[in-house]
Amino acid sequence: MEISIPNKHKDFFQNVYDVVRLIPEGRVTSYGAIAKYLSAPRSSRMVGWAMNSAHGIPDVPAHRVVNRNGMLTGKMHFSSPTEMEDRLKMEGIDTEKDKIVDFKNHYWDPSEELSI
DNA sequence: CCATTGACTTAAG
DNA sequence: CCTTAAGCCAATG
Repeated sequence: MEISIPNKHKDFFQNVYDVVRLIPEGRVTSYGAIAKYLSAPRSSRMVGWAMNSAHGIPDVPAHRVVNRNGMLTGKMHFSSPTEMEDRLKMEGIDTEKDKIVDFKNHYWDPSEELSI
């Protein structure tokens, strides 16, 4: 009989979700960092695509994922246009014009913190 | 199969 | 600091 072949991209998506769940409170990371941690440094867009499918996935702090510039590019995809910055504010992260203040100080790199 | 799009990134002006 | 252009990979039409 045939064995159910799991979709590769599904694993990738789950892997992204897993990494996002590991982001500590009050910390943020970038799509590229996650992609790099997944051995796909050129697939930063795929991370964003995975997050787009993350709707309905519990325990996935998507608000802690921003672009390389510390800009809240994904804020528009939240339930409310201010939900992302509001959540970050709640965790002690300030934002200025959709950009995280002192971004590098809050930056969290999975490849570094998780020791690969 | 080809064209377009996207929660990205880097480089150049 | 902001805008454009190009590169990049997968999903979608």
